Amino acid sequence: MKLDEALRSNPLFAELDALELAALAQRSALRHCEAGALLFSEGDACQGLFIVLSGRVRIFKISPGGREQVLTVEGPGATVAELPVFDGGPYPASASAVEVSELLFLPRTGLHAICLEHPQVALKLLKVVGGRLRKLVGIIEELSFTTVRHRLIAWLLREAKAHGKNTARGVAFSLGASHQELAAHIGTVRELVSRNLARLQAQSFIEVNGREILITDQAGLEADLASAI
Amino acid sequence: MKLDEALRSNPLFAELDALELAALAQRSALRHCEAGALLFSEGDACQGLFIVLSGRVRIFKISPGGREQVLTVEGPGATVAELPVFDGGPYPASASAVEVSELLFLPRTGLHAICLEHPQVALKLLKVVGGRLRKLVGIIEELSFTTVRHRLIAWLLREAKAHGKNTARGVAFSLGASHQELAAHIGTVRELVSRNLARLQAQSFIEVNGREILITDQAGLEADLASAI
DNA sequence: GCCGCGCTGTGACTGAAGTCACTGCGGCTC
DNA sequence: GAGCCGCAGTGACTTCAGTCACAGCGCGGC
Repeated sequence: MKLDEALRSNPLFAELDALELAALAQRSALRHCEAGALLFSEGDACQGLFIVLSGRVRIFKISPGGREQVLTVEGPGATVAELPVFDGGPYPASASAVEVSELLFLPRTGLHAICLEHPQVALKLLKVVGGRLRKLVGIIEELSFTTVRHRLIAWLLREAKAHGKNTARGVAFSLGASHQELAAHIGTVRELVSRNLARLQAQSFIEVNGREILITDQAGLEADLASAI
Repeated sequence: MKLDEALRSNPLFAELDALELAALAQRSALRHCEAGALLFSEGDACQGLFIVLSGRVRIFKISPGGREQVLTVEGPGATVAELPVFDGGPYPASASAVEVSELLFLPRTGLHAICLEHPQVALKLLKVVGGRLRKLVGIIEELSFTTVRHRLIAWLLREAKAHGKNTARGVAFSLGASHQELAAHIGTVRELVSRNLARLQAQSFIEVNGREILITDQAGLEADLASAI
């Protein structure tokens, strides 16, 4: 059975034996999502957690005015919405698929039992949740202390590190998203992304060609980050 | 032994028997903090978690420029720094005592073992950490989508709900802190707190008398919050 | 009492952030 | 090819946030 495999390959459930995996698999459900599809909305009662099998899922808050703030994007192997499973509350944010995605849904009943029988699972979940906390604290730090320019630079540098390719003239990569989406990641609006990119190009830190970015002066960008008190 | 009692009374360890409690107590240490004392700094290696016995502890980030952003304030019975215990990383934020406080320090060695033997403890920790996540998401939402005025109003209403006393003319309470400290809670600077309080008073929503606040038009404040798209 | 210190209130200013409106480009459909 | 639509770029403008400087107040210490 396909679900079985997917569960086994997830490090979270490494401890479970075949029987337990089968029992879990039987209760879980495969869910297919089109790009942009909404998985759940902030405030919905939380029924269980999701495991991303393929594709990517973004977790975000949305303001009454329609602005979005992305909290995280999770890819294959990651879990989504671990926390409310254990405190019974509603989802604190919404989730949607970035691209066509396949998810495994595990109902909260059963997860509890597994954690009690296999404390290692609970510890691993704690680790995952701990990582989320760090990420959120980082977002708060950026929002509270820095400017849009600063956040954009930080984002470019992170992206370059993660997906960039070294070329003769610098590190190149593609914004994998529209300015609108990028703005949602760094907590601002489309126009400011556009303007700030233009300004960074004017200052010869980067070259922009459509959605392709070439960082020509990485040290300069890093210095700019550091200088901003 | 005093530590024993303190541990037993904490819901986290309700499952442990006397022997286990004693073993844990033996390894833990009491720590006394003056008001304002620093417990640990962001980036320090995490050695264990703290349980607040008395007083209050604030967790905060500090910017290179010296501005602070408070993430949470924890009182008696609460734990502080649960997460890094399980992912081994450094503290993501700093902590200091708001007032004279007594804390119990539990080294991470031993906590792991307890979680493995008593999975209930791990589940309770997950619940606590889940609550923290919610709180952080709330802070991000406020920082990303709202203005200082908005955050101040929200803070006043929360405070009124938590500590306010109904009077003939409205709900009264005391800012338990300086404008500086309040600013750190809502992510801004002293001057803006001062100005916005003055403006709310001028608009007859509140009356300010030193650190005493009287909310004379709670409905008005709530409407103001809701109207801000 | 007097001094010093921390907290508060304010005015003036700068710069950042966000909004609105419009243009233009490319791709897609029919 | 005409028209539509989503995305990107930009100018003009408004509002908000943050900084600096300074004055006044209240309180505790000496």
